[in-house]
Amino acid sequence: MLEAERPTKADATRSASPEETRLRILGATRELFSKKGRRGTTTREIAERAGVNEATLFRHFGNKDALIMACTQHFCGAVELQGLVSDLSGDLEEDLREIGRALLGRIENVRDLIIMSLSEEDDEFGVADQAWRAPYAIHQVIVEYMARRVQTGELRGDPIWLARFFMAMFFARVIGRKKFREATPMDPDDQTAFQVNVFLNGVRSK
Amino acid sequence: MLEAERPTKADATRSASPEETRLRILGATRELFSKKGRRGTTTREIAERAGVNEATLFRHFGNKDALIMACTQHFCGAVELQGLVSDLSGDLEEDLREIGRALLGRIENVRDLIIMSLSEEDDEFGVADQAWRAPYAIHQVIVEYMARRVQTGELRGDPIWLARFFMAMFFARVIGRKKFREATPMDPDDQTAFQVNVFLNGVRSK
DNA sequence: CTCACATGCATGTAAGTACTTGCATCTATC
DNA sequence: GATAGATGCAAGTACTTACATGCATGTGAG
Repeated sequence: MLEAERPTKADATRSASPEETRLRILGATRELFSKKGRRGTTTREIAERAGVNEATLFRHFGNKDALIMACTQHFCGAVELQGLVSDLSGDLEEDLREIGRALLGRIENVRDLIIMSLSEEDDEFGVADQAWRAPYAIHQVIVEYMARRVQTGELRGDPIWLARFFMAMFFARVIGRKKFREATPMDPDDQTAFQVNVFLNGVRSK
Repeated sequence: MLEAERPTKADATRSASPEETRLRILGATRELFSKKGRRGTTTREIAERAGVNEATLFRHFGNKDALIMACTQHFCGAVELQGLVSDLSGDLEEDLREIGRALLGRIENVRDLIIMSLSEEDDEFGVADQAWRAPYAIHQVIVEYMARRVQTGELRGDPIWLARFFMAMFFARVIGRKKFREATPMDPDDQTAFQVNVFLNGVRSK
């Protein structure tokens, strides 16, 4: 009898470090949680998807609420923006494309959590705060960028509203993607360029 | 003993017609359902909020799933657009503002259901289909409008993408409202005008 | 080798939840 | 005034779910 043929029992015990187990649980939690909501997700399902025993889940996190909090905190950990600002070229259109791409990526990373934060009203776990951290941080960057360009006279309008408008374009794109993908799929970069183009033509001075 | 002092028991039995009861249940269902999700909402809660007995709820709708389906169908009933198209003035900017206002209204009417349809993936009840009926219908109108204006040379670009961009502005505004209302609230009509303005400057020919 | 430790496994518990049922009561209608 | 229909009320059933617990086993560090 080959040992390799029955990895069932030994598997979880052997191969995974506690940390690895923890990560598998967190991943499974996020998947299910974002698809079925907090109450729609059962601890048994999470354990199954993670390939661990349900008891293990509780030994790691204590209870379901703590697990959820650990999950959102884990996946919304660090927001690094220093690279973003310093990498800008100075050319308005190019900069906005770069910012747009960065924004798009951050929103996509937490798309599921953002949607969750929209729908669950009793958010005792601060899912919303966590999920919106990165978008908010970029919002600040954008406001400042817009303000500078308004001061130089390149753009017109209230920087806050310019920023909001700019973000809304990308926000809608990520959130509404699945509902609007019908015909004519467009290359993401082309789409970004299109959005920036329209935006710029719309708000550029003269 | 005054009869008026104990309306408790008689109340529901007396005052409400079966139809009225049905409507109260549907309303309560929508409120709770959109706040806590399908699984987060209990039939007991719905009954309480509606001010009826839980048994009554089942006598009306049979089971929870049927209730949910009846609820979304009831609130997404008719989509009337004939007025919209015929009321347009012919002036591009004015028309777009009018369309924008209409769009905004329809999205707001089903905001909660749209958010639900984003977050619940196993949507056996067609909540998504129902919730998106009105926005989709308007989408069609907008595409056709854009196409006409592209043909006359007033606008440039792919009508489908123009329409999508246009809708995305209002979509983001409704969906993301609660997360972005921080400072500087803006008058809704001003905001619509601003959006249409930017959009038009961005996509108008020359 | 051994011993702490992480895990699997089986079983259990207490609470909640969808849904049912039988009966009493009110109301409108004939 | 009798009768049918809508509802309230109370109790109950079958199932799920979060969470606990005791025991066996494999693994890695000393």
